[in-house]
Amino acid sequence: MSAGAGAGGHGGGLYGDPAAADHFAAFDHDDFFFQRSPCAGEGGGGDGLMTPYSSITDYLQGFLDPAGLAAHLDAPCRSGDDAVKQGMEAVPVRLVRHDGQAGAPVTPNSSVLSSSSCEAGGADEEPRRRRKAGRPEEEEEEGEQEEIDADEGSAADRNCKQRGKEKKARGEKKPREPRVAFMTKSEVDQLEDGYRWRKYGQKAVKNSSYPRSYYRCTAARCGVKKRVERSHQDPSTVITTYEGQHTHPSPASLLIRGGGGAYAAPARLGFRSDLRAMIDYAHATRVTPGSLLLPPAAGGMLPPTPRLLQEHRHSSSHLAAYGGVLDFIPSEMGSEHA
DNA sequence: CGATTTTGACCTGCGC
DNA sequence: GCGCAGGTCAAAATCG
Repeated sequence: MSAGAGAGGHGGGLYGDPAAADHFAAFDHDDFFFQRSPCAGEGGGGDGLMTPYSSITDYLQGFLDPAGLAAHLDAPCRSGDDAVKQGMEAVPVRLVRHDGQAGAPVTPNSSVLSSSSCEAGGADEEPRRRRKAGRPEEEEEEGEQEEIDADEGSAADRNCKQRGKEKKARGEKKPREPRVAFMTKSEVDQLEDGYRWRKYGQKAVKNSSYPRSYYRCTAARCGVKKRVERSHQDPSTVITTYEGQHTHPSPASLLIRGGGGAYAAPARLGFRSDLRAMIDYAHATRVTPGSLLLPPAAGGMLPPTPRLLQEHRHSSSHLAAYGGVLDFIPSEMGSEHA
């Protein structure tokens, strides 16, 4: 395996972040979660549901509607609120907004993917500048390694590195891959989501007795990562955070939906494929709104209802852009459905 | 024997 | 500048 990149730590992790943790704790109440749904499948009515959607998939699908999404994202994403700001910093704004400021369109195979192939995939293949002792041959050449790499690498590789250098020279931060996070009640850490993952790290998390595990999609050229950790607030809850976009379909999703239906829809839409991770997850794990927990702004997300968006569209303290999707304060959801 | 996991070291960004 | 914490690497160990 080639060495990875310097995706390097970007620090300020979502859940480890003190501000985020505070935000998290603030909504760690029972009414924070959806009520349990008696419905078993996607088509189930769900008497106990707090949403007008029959399933989480429908919920997500509704959010994927281009017109609806555009309307949703028309809501101002002010970053004045500190708590909101913390969350927003996890994702490049250009992925969130559809008001033109984003620049390039967000499609699975265009700007986002091509850039991510450098940042999440391609860059991942870039050798680290310095490794442990015991690899003296690299140590010796290290001084010139960067230039050598640039000379020997592919044109794309070179472009990536060049851009990286230029950005660094300009003091630009490397844009972060869009993230989506789920909180799920589960006794097992590794939830089956239809993809194959390889664990590449585990770290103890500050203020938590549970470690955080890092996984990478095993598919070739797929730079998607995910982090899995247990909530220290509620150990029965597993927080799974996906980062990046799969460059291949989820076998499980294709099996479940026969390659069509709700799964294929977002692919056809050709944008916001970060949400596909949610769709994949929802399908692969057959989650329903009853089993998918509504996470806080600091860590997770769930698409808001149009009504909520309408009500809170001017309140950045209630809406936060995160992972390319809007999320909102759980208590608001509770009152919405009370 | 290849794939995956474990684990300590290392890198990087950020706050003080 | 320094220390901390998050994120990643990669050798070694383990698994199937």
